[in-house]
Formats: sequence, structure tokens, C-alpha cells
Amino acid sequence: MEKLLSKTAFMHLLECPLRLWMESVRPELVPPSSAIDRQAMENGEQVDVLAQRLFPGGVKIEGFNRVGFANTQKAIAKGAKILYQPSAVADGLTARADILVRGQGKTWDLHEVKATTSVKREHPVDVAFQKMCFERAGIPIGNTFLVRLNNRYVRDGEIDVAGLLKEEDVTQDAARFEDRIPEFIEQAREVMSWGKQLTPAQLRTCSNPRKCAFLAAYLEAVGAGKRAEIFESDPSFDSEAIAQALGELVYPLHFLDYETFGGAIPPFNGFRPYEQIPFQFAVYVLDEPGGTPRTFDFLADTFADPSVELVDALREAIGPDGSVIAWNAIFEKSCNEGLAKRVPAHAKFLRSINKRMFDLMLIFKRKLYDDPAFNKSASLKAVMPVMEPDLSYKNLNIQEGGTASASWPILTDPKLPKAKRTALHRDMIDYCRLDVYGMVRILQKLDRL
DNA sequence: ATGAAGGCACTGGCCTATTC
DNA sequence: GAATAGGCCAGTGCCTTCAT
Repeated sequence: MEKLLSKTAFMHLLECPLRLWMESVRPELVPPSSAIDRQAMENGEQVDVLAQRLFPGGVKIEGFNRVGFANTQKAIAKGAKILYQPSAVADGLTARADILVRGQGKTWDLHEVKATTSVKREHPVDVAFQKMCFERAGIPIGNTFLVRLNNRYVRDGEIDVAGLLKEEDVTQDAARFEDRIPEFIEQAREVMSWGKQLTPAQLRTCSNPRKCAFLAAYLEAVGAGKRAEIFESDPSFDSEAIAQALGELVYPLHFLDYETFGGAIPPFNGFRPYEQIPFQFAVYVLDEPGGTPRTFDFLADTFADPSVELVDALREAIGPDGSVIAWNAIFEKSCNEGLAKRVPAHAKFLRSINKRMFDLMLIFKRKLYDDPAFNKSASLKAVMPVMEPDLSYKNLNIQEGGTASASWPILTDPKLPKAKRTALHRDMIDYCRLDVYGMVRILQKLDRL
């Protein structure tokens, strides 16, 4: 039987041809999905289920591809007016829609649900592919809509679906892509016919060679030749400019890092979709240059809005004077701004922190200190292992922020056995501390230049 | 996924230098 | 003096980056 081209595969082509190739020709090389990716998928499923409540009384269609299509046809024949997750198969293409609603005459309106707060560039193409697939399969589509999150919605009690979601007509936007779909389909089939080894020309189709995880996985698999070149270190720096930038700092220095939790559906009252909820911090305080830092940790132990306790703990850690240092400080600043709104009694304190915040990342972003081994990235995960190789995430059970975030609901689940809770608590503290301690060490190194 | 900021290319207004 | 070309700067809009 002919291999079907799914909407997912089609969209992966547009993201990066190497992704589609690897998933169809060398699936064993596909890098495992990150915690962030998994969270995005989970958000998608949750929002999709909620969106069905906007169109009550529909029939849930089981199965994908040919099975799903057969079930879709059966439901239509029985006179169903609203379908959840119906599939269509035609001309070697397959797509699964989120919601179909019987419209005027014989046509159906298609509602695509996205766990996003704004219409993205790829959404109209996505809808156009589905529409083509359903129509070729004999299910005519009238208007097409995008259902998405309303980022002004603030939860108050039970989720109000009509307030959380909003819908817009994308019929016109999708129609603009109709003519180009067949050409993309041809490209997809071409990419899927590439061999197990890629030619340089094929590799160059990668849409973002510097960051693409699929290109990296392929190069890793074909040989270690690239490795030495990537990790060769040859730092360059402007010590005068660095000294000038660091001259702004006022002791005692407070190094701060938050871990946050948040998703499409706000878990607590008072939060918007995707609003970040700080549940953990680590602070290192350096009273004088070259001294030994004092450390402070906070980690909320119940799954409830932790803002008040967190701010109380923060007041213990951060005094009224001295700089506050963070990496990509804009993130910590926005957390503080959110905390200030929820804990107005301490708003003044939180905003004073923001006024004396110093972003250590800017030294690297502005290339006052640069090293080819940073791989053109100024993230802490790129800089720290090069500048302080003995500090490594490799020995930790938690190695990235996304995992730390996902760990919080697990930690606070009352059903978690005590021994596991103790171990996870330790791991989460260790991870957060390493980020902060890395900043301490990097600053001390810059000071010595 | 968000959201703010930085980077970068481009635009338009203004000035100066050059040429007739 | 008028017309044109080029340089400069501020403003813009789009894209990328970073944290979780």
C-alpha cells in the first residue's frame, strides 16, 4: 500500500527538510524530544479537548489515517453534524482535523485548534493542507477557523472556555496558500526519497544550520571529524570594556536564578495562559570581591500559588542594597514584575531588585568576551562549560530548565513516596544552584582578566 | 509557548559637495 | 542658483535570542 504523506510530515518539511528526511529515512537518528517539546504537545492536547466544549454534542472519531477516515465516513453517513478529530485520506495524503462542523448546504467548517496566543506564519499553510486533503477525500470545506488562546484571559475559579479561547476566520489567509501546496508536496516526496547518506547539497537545505538538532544528530552519526573544530578554544576579550561594565556593580552582589512553571491552561487563579509562576530560586550573596558566597534556596513544596512564601524567602536572601545579577535578566525581571502584581505588599522591594539588576549575559552577547567554542551562543549552557569546564551539568539528574519545571508537579504530588521526594528535592536544588554558582565563577574570572 | 530586547537591513529626511 | 549624488542619522519593521 502506498505510504501516506501526513500533515505532520508536510509541516516538518516546511520547518526543515532535514527533519522530514530523518524522520522518514533514518528515524533511528532522530534526537529525543526535549521536556519543552513534550510540554508543547501536552498543551496542545489540553487546549484541543477544551475547544471541543465550544462545539458541544460532537462525535469523537477514533483512529488515524485510513482507519480514521473510514470512521469519519461512517459518522457522516449516520448524520453526525459535529466531528472531533476526523481524518481524511486522498491521493496519498492524510490529515486529521481538530473539529468539523456541518455548515450551510453540504459543506463543513473546519476549526483548527492551536495552543498559541497569536496566529503564526505556518498556521494558514497548515489549514490549507487540511482543507485540500478533506476536499479531495470528498468532504467539502466551507470556511476555516483558527481557535487559539486569549492571552488577556485571567483565570477565576473554573476555566471559562469562551473567555480562554478565541476564534478567528482564516479562510482568506489559507486560500492564499492553496496554489502552493502541490509544489510543497512534491518537495516532500523528493526529500523522502533521499538516500541514507546525504550529499553536501542536501545538507545545505537545512533551514538553520547553526541550531538545527537534526543536522547536529546527522553530523554526530557520520563521524567525529567536526567535533575537534567545534570545541577548539581561542578566547578573545576586551578587558577594558569588561572592567567598565563590571564597574557598575555594587557590593554585596546577589546572584539570582528562578525556576518557573507555566503552561497553556493556567493552573491557579490570577494567572494568564503561559504566565510563568516562579516556584524556586537560588541566591548566592558575595559580600566582598573574592569572598565565600552565602547561599539561599527556596522550593515550594505544595502545588499552589507559591508567590507569597517565595517573596518572603526572597526578602531573607536579598538585602536593601547591592546589585542583583542574573543571566538573561529580562526573564528574572518579568518574574519579579508578576510577583509584584500578585504580592502588592512587597511590590516596592521587587521593583527595587529590578532597578539594580545586572545582566551578566550582556558581556557575552556584546562579545566583550568571546570564544569560538561558545558556538555563537551567549546562553549560560553554552558559556559556562567553556569558561568553567569543571562545572558540568553532566553529573546532575536534572540538566535543563525544562526538566526542572516539569519536576515541580511531580515533587508536590502527595502520592510521591517520601524517599523519592527527598531525592528529587535534592536534584532540583542542585540544578538551580549550579546555574547560580556558574555565574559567580564566571564573574570572578572576568574580574581577574 | 511567551515576551522583551538586541541585531540588522532598509527607508526617508536632511545636509553637503559637486557640477552645470 | 539649481540639480544631482552621496553620506549620515534616526526611525521602522522583521527576525533571532534567551530564560522557563
